Amino acid sequence: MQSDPLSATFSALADPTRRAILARLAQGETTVSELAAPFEMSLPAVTKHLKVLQRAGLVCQGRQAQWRPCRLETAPLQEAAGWIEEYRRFWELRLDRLEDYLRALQSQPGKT
Amino acid sequence: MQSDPLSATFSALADPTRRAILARLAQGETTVSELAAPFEMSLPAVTKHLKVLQRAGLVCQGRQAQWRPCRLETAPLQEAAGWIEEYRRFWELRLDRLEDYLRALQSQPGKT
DNA sequence: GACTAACTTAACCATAAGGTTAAATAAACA
DNA sequence: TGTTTATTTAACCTTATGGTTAAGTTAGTC
Repeated sequence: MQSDPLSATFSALADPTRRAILARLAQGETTVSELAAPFEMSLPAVTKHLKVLQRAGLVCQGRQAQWRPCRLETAPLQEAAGWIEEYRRFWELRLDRLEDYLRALQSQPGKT
Repeated sequence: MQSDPLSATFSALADPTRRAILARLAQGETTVSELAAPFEMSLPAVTKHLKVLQRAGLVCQGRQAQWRPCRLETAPLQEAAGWIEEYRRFWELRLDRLEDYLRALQSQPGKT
């Protein structure tokens, strides 16, 4: 805790249960119990996962009678995507080099 | 440990020291001590961070005399980017709705 | 062969993460 | 008012994380 937003986001994404919760929420708002249904863990465990997601700003929860409908918030995902995107240049560069290498191999067929 | 690759990747990215290490490696291969220099922590702490990055497949280490030159590996970043990308559709959709909403406001200027 | 440099491993510590069960809250319902 | 439904909070446990210092290891150098 008390970590920077990016760390909080990546940390929240570093758990398959939480990623599954986000995947479910991408299909639309739903309740805690419905979110919990697919998992074998207890409800309090899911509540905890939701708290992690909320602290990261990935989920926000409303209230409607005794239900706490959860909704996906994408802003932190956009920031995370932005961070990783910085490296795209890098991996595309490496792909280019691989292509150069393969081209070089083809132009010297007897070399191998 | 023994977690799935995506979790390992996000988990590795969920630490500012490790992200800084990756940023440094994006500029080119370098040694452990050089990687450690900017940080106030001990060398063993950096070694541990490097282990986390290696287990996530984000960094690989060679050997050259007593140095262990570290290199950035981008494959896990690409997978992580791919996962987040699934949600881009979702956040762009929400932006569209916002635009629609704003347009609707403009076409009914007296409504507010 | 001893010395130094560059790391890693081991042992330890404090705190955080992820789960549990049991008890508390909140809001509808009979 | 008492009960049920939905969810959270509290207390606890185990294991993981992130740091430390001290002791290896590995490979050049005097």
